[in-house]
Amino acid sequence: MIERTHLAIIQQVSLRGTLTEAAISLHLTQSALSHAIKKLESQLNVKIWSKEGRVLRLTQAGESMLSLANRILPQLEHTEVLMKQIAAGQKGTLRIGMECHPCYQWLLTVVAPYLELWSDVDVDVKQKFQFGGIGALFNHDIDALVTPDPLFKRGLIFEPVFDYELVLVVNADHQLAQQDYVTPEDLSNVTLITYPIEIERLDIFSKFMLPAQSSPYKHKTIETIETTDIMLQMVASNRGVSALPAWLVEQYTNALPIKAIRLGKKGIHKQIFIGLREQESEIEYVKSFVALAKQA
Amino acid sequence: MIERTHLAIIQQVSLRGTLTEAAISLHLTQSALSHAIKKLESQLNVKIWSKEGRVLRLTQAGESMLSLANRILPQLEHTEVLMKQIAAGQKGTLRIGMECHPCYQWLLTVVAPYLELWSDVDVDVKQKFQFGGIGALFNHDIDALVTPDPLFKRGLIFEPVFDYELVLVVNADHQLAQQDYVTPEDLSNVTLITYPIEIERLDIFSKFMLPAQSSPYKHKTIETIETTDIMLQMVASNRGVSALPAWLVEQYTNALPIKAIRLGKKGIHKQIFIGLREQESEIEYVKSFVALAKQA
DNA sequence: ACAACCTATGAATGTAATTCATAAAACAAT
DNA sequence: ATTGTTTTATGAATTACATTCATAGGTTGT
Repeated sequence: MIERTHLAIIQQVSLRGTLTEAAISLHLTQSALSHAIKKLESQLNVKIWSKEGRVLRLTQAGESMLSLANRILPQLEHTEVLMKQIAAGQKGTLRIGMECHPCYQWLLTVVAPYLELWSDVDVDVKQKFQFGGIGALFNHDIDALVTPDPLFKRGLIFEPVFDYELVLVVNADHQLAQQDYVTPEDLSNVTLITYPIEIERLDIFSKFMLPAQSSPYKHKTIETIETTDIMLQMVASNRGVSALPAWLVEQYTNALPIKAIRLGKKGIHKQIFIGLREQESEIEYVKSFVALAKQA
Repeated sequence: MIERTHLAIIQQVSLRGTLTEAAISLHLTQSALSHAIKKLESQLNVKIWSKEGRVLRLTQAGESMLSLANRILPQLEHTEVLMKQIAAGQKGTLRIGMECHPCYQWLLTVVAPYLELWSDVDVDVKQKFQFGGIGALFNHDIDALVTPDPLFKRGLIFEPVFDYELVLVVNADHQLAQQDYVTPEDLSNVTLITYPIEIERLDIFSKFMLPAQSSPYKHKTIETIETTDIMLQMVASNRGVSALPAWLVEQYTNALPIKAIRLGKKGIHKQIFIGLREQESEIEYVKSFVALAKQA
């Protein structure tokens, strides 16, 4: 029988490297872990790791168990947190996943009133997912996903929450600043500043440059995630141009010497969705979040 | 600490209704379960169920734990099976999910040589998924998904394995049998026989009738899943018409008085994909399955 | 009211996890 | 090579915990 402790041991050993350290982090003795694993091995009749010198290398079987541990343990831990919250009279935690960088600013405007309204609900925002936002939703790593790419599949529900236009931000004195709109070719001799994510997920590339087989003179990424401000500062000081939601740029046009220009004749129009697990979509404090998001 | 036994108890109780029956199925006494749950409740400081008369009704907290149990226990059980297989010198099990009914016949032609080639790999085919095929793949309920709807997301890989044309099957003496192709309107006075799945997932509706805002005179579904034969028998005896892959119909045109007709001038062309988890896509016996599928 | 079900619970029991105290092996430095 | 340090492995003792037993206390239906 694979028990929770076995998985915890395997996880900690692969994390810390040695049985001894794993034992410390689990508040047990090295001997306990050694015995526990030995027993499991003889029950299942497989070796979990082999000793190469003094390092423990996971076997095929061990890898399977580690993968199981990484999938299961977070869920157990989260349920325990949930129980604590229920015990404390709270509703629970709404874990929001973000797959849309500029949305961060927008999300803040939704979360603030939400926290007011639901004082007994915690909010937790996550931005990194091993298997993408959809995977995180299926795995119960998050409860709601803010994304521009909905996925209408059984078990999941996606609701559109807001529309915006993606625009090019340039310095007010930039050569392009006078134009009504820019073409993909216009960008071939500028430095483009973006969030540090894959090119396929950057709309300015996937929906504008790539279809026209154009590419910018130079591509710079900003390392930190929350700092849309920094990107705009860079644009303001003429280090390059960037692509951001129109509503976001508007907030800065008074403070900084920047200008928003339409991308292409018709502009690039985007929609943001919130994805939920169908089961949970009727829970009051979940529904309320989506409702607030639609208003914002 | 939520342990595996706790989850097993909660699952069995919600399945069988009473503690006593759950105890029997777990080879324990009723007393053991009562004590175990009592302890958990006092540790977490939440009630798991409340007694309404003699039935146990899960509380909010209990529901969370049940959901956790249903997600986690199958994964533990599967890993144990895997361990047994590894212990026995086997490679493991390839659990194939199917989201494409007519593909069943085709899959058989792939599985047969695969079993020959990989005598130390078991194959398991599943067709029902609580959260859809994609969900099953993310949840590790299956290892490969046969589907017409690929989903290019991080963590998953989809490979096209074969193309086919969807055709209308009619009785050889049917009024439509003489036509080179049929229009959506042609179908408005026939009985259409399909697999028992949602209309949105039936291509004959979603790609042919619905865009033309047409609908059949009558819509009949066949209850059992594997029986494409039955559907063709129905067509052969003039009880209605159906939509199936061309290659499948061809196999029966000699034996039965049926005829395949193109749907629309250009026909409906479909592609079938196999989806895998990225992590596992490099495992030899998994790769080999996709390779064989491409050949078939 | 009684039989036939349930669940709850305290005390006794038995089992299994954990520690303790070493041994044995691997590595680094002298 | 030798020594000191750091690791895992293991048998025996100990402790903690799960489980059972025996029984009381509910609920339901006849």
